[in-house]
Order: sequence, then structure tokens, then C-alpha cells
Amino acid sequence: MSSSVETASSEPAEILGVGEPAGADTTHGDWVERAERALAGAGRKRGGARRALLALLAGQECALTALEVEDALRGASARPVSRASVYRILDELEALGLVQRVETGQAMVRYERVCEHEEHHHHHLVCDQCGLVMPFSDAGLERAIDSLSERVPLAVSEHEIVLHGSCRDCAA
Amino acid sequence: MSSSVETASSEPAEILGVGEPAGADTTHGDWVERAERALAGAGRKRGGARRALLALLAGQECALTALEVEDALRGASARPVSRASVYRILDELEALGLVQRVETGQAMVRYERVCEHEEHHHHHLVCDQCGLVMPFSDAGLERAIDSLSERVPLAVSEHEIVLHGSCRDCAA
DNA sequence: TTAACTGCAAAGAATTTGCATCGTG
DNA sequence: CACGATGCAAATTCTTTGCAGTTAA
Repeated sequence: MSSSVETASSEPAEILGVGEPAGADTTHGDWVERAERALAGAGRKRGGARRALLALLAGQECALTALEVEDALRGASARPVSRASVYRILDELEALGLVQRVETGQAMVRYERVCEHEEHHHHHLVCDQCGLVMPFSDAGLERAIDSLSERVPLAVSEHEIVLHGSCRDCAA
Repeated sequence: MSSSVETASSEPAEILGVGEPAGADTTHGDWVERAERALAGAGRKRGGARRALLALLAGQECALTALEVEDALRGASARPVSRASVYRILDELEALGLVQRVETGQAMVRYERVCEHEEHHHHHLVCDQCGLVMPFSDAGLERAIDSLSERVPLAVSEHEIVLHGSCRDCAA
């Protein structure tokens, strides 16, 4: 899979792999571990539904909607999880800072794993024609945001950046 | 009211006036005119509901939700407008590029006037505790975005940036 | 007079909640 | 055994549509 090296401000922005589960349980096993630990620490027991969700999210390179999560878990080898549980678990993970919401202006909230450090920190490109969502990262942009964060009347904890436009296929 | 001068990257980011209708019909009368022209050009007739909405939006410095628009028009001296019309008109204005959606991660879409040129171009600060939304602008950030826009596989037409955190009151 | 504009009420869609049951610690 | 985890179905909330009456051009 593509490395997550951030770009200098003249090189093309780093476009991260999209969609395909990048080796499910291994790639970000550390994230699953951290999640399990955080959940245990919060006095939670381990249920099958949540385990299935963690495994799925760990293997995703980019944000999914609750419905996409539900479908992904229903198909293939995964354990089906009811819609209510998907939402409940996603909320729970968000509260623990393990997952974050991404608003792409597509009428449905998307969720994606949050990594410690900045290894996988990224933002999103959204094609308004076909709905394609691609993750990207850019060092120059992060610098601008960091600098800016110190000059606003808000203790900034997170930031979200979405670029809208037409993807190559749709623009053609 | 505060001027919309953009900041150099070391000065505090420009925080624009929030909330209060900044002199309703006069401040951005040019926007209303442009809107009326665009609508007429699209073969639309002039209805009272739409006129009320244009007047309200023209006086807003920042994004409102459909419900806030409905409430604002119900109270005071404005003309009440049904919820359906609020949504319908907002959609219509968005399609004509007169208004744009802003996703602040608060479960409801917000809408705000779009100005030609960049006079009032700005982004948003959202307090996750109390829900306060403040507009701000920053030249350094815009430069980073412009540069970045040329290096991604998307014909970028718009960008949205939201900083989340705690406002001064809530952080205290 | 025609076509747009509106309001009201019903319809949709995404997300949340209530409740009974099952499973983990 | 007690309390968290889940599924199912009903309930909410925001947004969209269908229709019929009103109004601008």
C-alpha cells in the first residue's frame, strides 16, 4: 500500500489509498489494541458487534458512513451487526476519541479511525458529481492550520478540511 | 462593524462579526441585487417568501440553519415563511451559487451567502461545547489551499475548513 | 392567462431510543 | 449473578414532496 509520507508544498499532495480494506486485522492492529484498552478502561465488556466494527475500521483507509459499515459487515466473512448497534458503537468510539466524524456534505456523516501521533492524519477530496471521497495529506496545509490555531479565540482540538470539485472521471 | 481585512500569517486571524444582522438591507444590498438578477435570468418570478429570505441572508455575517432562518423570519418585523419554502428557496439559491452549505458537524446543515470576489470569503470556528459558530479568515491558509488545489486529482471548485474546539467561555 | 411561488400536510431518510434478551467478567 | 452489549421495532428529527390555492409578469 502507499506510504503516508506528507508532501513538501511543491510536490503533488499525497493521495492515500482509497476504499479497499488494507489488510484488515494486521495493518492497524495497534489501533485495535488501543481501542480495546480504552474500552476496557472505560468499564466496557467485549461484544461481538463491537469487535466486528473495530476490525472493519482498522482496515479502512478512509471514512465510511454508518450504512456502509452496516453493509460491509453484512457481506463477506464479517459478522452482521444491526444498524442501531453500528450507530451506538460509532458514537461510543467517537466519545473515546478512537473514531472521528467527517462531514463531506453528502447528507450522511462519515466516520473514520483516529490514529495517535500524525501517521495517518489526512483530509478529504469530494467529487460532487459521483460522490467519490479520497483522503489526502499536505504538510504545508498542516503548517498553516497549526499557525492559525494559535491566533483564533478557540482552543482548537481538531480541524477538518474538505475540498469539493470534480474528480478526473467526472471532469472528463 | 469590523472590516474584513485578511491577516498576514503572524497577526491574529480576522474574526468577523457574529450573529447579529449587520444592518439588514444595506450592508450587502449588492448581493441581493445580484441574486435578484440571477433569479430573473433563470426565469423566476419574485415572491414574498424569497424576498424575505434574501433580506435576512444579506444581513447575516455567518451561516444559519434552515430552522434558524425560519425562526428569524417568524419573529420581529420579518415576513413569516413556511419551513418547506425555506428549504426550497435555500436549495434554489445554492444551485445558483448565491448561497453555500456549511457543514459544522452539528447535525444540521447551515447556509450562508456567497459573495463574488473574495471580500467575505471565510471559514468557521465551532465550539463543540456550546455550539457557537464564528467566521474567520486567514490569508496564509488560503494560500496553502490554493497551492494545494493545483496538486490534487480533483478540479477543486470550493473548499471548506472547520476548526473545532472550545470557545473562550466554555474553556474557562 | 400561464407558470412560478407558497403553505400545509404527508412522505422520506438518517439517526436515536425503549425494551427484552443474550453474553462477558 | 450483575451489568454491559445487542437486535428489533418504534420514535425522533431534519429535509423533501405532493397538491391546491395565490400571485407575479
